[in-house]
Amino acid sequence: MEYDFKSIEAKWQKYWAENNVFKAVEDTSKPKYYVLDMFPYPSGAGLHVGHPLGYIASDIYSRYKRLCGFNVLHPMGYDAFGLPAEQYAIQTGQHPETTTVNNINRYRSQMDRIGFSYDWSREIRTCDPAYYKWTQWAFIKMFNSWYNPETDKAEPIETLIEKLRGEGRWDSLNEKEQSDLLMQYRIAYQGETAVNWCPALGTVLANDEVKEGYSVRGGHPVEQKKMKQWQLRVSAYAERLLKDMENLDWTDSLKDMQRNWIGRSRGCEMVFKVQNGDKEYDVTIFTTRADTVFGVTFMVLAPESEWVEKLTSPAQKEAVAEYLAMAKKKTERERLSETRKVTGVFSGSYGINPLTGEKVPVWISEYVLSGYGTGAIMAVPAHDSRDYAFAKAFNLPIIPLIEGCDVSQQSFDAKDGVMCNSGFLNGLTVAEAIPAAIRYVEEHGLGRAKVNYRLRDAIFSRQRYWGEPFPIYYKDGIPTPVDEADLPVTLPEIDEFKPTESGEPPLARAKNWTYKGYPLETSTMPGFAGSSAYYLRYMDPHNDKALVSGDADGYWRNVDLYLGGAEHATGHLIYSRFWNKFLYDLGYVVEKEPFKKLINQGMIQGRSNFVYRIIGTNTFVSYGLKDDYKTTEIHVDVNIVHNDRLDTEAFKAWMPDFKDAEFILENGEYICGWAIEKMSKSMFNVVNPDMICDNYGADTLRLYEMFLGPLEQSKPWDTKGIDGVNRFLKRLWRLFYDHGEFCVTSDKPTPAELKTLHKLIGKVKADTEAFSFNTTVAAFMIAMNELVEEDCHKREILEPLVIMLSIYCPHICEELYHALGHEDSVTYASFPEYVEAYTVENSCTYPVQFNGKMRFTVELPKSASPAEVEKSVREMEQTSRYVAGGSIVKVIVVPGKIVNIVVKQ
RNA sequence: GCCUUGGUGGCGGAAUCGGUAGACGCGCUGGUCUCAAACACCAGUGGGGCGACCCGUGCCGGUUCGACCCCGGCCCAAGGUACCA
Repeated sequence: MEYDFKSIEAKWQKYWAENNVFKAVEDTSKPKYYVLDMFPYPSGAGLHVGHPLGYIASDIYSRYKRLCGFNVLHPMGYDAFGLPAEQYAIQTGQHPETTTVNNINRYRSQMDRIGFSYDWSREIRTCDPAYYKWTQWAFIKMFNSWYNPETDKAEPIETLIEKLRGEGRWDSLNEKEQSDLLMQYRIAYQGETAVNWCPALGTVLANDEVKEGYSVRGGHPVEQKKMKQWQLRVSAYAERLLKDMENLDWTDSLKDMQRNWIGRSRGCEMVFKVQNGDKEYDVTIFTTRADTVFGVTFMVLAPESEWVEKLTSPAQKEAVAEYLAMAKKKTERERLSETRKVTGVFSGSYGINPLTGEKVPVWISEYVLSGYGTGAIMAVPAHDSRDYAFAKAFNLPIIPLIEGCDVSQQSFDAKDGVMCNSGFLNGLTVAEAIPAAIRYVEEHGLGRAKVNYRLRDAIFSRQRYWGEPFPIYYKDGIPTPVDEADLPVTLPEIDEFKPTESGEPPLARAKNWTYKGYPLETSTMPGFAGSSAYYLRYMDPHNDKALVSGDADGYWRNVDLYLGGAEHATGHLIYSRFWNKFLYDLGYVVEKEPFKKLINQGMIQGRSNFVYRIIGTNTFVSYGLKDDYKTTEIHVDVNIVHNDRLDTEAFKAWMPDFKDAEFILENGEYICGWAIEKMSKSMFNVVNPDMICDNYGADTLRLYEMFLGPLEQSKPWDTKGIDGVNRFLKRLWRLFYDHGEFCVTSDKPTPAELKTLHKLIGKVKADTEAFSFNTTVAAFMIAMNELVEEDCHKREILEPLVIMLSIYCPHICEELYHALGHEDSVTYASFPEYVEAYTVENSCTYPVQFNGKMRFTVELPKSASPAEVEKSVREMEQTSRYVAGGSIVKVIVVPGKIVNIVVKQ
């Protein structure tokens, strides 16, 4: 038999599916392990070789855990609602469901070829009504809950009503007033805020869906707009989201990203009395630098602040109105592009510094944000660069407060030095002055210590069709949840997917979009709605009575290993944690955190190839000669380039333009240039996993993807290296089959062979557990080289080898495992045990005097005499690695130099 | 600007705790097999020198018997974030 990967892979894929080999069943006699991939959005382009990287890694780990005796849950599904399918529907009229299902089928067939060990009986799709029923259910729970600051958790809204009733703030209200009051507390609430409005997409977007003023999907400009929208009170969980991160096994960089996004800052709120004519108002500001209050020379309001109207003097009314109109017209993008241009207008009123009693002017400027803090600040130009720029632009005074600082050119923002010009704070360091100032403010009733968060509530409405409908109807204008028994509220059929002529969302086109005779909400939920709790649904995917049963949740609990891209750090991973905590508060799930360990796999970049056309001709010059001509660089399909050598005939056939192409060769070949770029169609550098499976097989693909480099690092794909791992599999095959004859023997292995095997077991175990898959593959290759060298065909060595390797290359190993006489799948084998005795010899320790002053300990075999120790040290001029007595000792002897001996306990 | 992660041969990357830098693979060179090519196999492969040797992990300095690794100061790249008071 020869190694025929095509028939072997097809055979075992069929076998696994037919025998439900990977079906996960709750089994309390075994420890559980939950391995999850971030489920994909099925795009029209299909998978390229970059996509399966994480899936292969998680599959390897799942298979490893199974061999180690764990009951592994390893499911897969599709994040199927989303903008691209809907944009496509608008352009073509094709229903988004049709394209989505087509894409899913293509994804599935591509994944099936790679031999993943998913339990497909648990597949979920977010666009399936049986699934989004539970997204809607959770929304209703959020609508019917509030965040109780006293118990520091979400509670049913009834407890709030009781509280309000006790305070006499309930019974006197009418139904509308009650609804409006509760709306200020609900976890899922409707509120008017400035939102990111994307005119091109016709919808609002969440903060994490906008980057540098453009939509992440599509790259369209985004502007600020005040709108009434559904929102989730994520900000209530800011502190818990921050605190609970400590115990998670995530990388520091990812934790930092979340920390920055949550943006906790400690400071204090201070009340400034502001006089506008004969009226006086209490304006609260937030600052982290209470110590600088003696340097306040003006105050600033955000243009959107509610104080603006009250604090504008009649004389300034016109100027302020003009400024507001100008600021409003600007899009977010324009604000960003006008690199820190200072704008502002004087309001006409004056505030009183609560500590000094000094009078300072109140200005209005867009550098102050309405959404953060109180939308009003005290400005200390000497010690804040933004205030400094503003003071310089409008000629406002600057008072330095730190001894020896020079503020003639720029502000002194650093938090160190000794205070001056600051009354009772004089002589203190900044670190001492901040708490001292806050204490003073609190004691004198001028304000209070306050912690602020950058994290905002999540905008939860989208004016789109292809998403979950809200289970909300408007009963006489009052938003009311649909009865739980009537869920799901299914997406209605409509004939066009555009917004209506009057600018309403597409759902307004639906006929009879009503419930109990009242109109239903016409917005739909955003993409992150369906992905926030999907990991829970996999635990119990067919349950129609609950999101997840107590039994299933109690067994699987949460995700032990979560794999996916780092781009979800501030979106999905925050929302999911929030959603989980909410369900935890209400007692629906048992764990506080959804994902215990998280790994971000790196991006796989493409390696593009170029040809060089001499300008004005159809002649192409080889890379090494191109500098002799004037050329343009043209991307060429990497699939017709081998080893940077262009297949010129294939090139002529590639595009009609190149049919008559002529070539200037070097050494008879056309050499292409190359570059590392993002893998994309337009650069003709996309490598399809199907092609690799056709030419080399899935086992080779899996091994090569892991061999490419560290999992978490971005790295370029270059198909030319794949022959190496393919060769490895062929050599493995030859250990079993010599010229087609099965040649495995039951001979006893030699000590050298056992050493090779056990060294490998130790390495595979340690490196796999550390997710160092590239070095594990290297270890397999080293072992293979040694076994080939020994001409080893012994069952006692090969069987454990095949079991271990099956986590990487399941198809060939399944075949070989059966060839060894096993009936069952290798999935049910046990990971071989590492026996130290094969790599470690008995030892005792001898002291060695060295250099006359330093004393080291060398560990050597017990049988060695002191004379032999001396001798072996001298002999160890070339070799240096000793493994002895469970501790590694390295002895390095460089002739004529210092000898270094390292001892490990 | 700030935060994070990186920088090692022609290329992807190894080096577990501070201990022979360059494992493993690609590519390249030479050889065997072949009419020939492909495949496969064997040998060599950081740079310099005939050689003994010398130089080498972004740059400068420090700690150490010894530094890719630790410390200080820079440079560069990738990702995140940005009027967050």
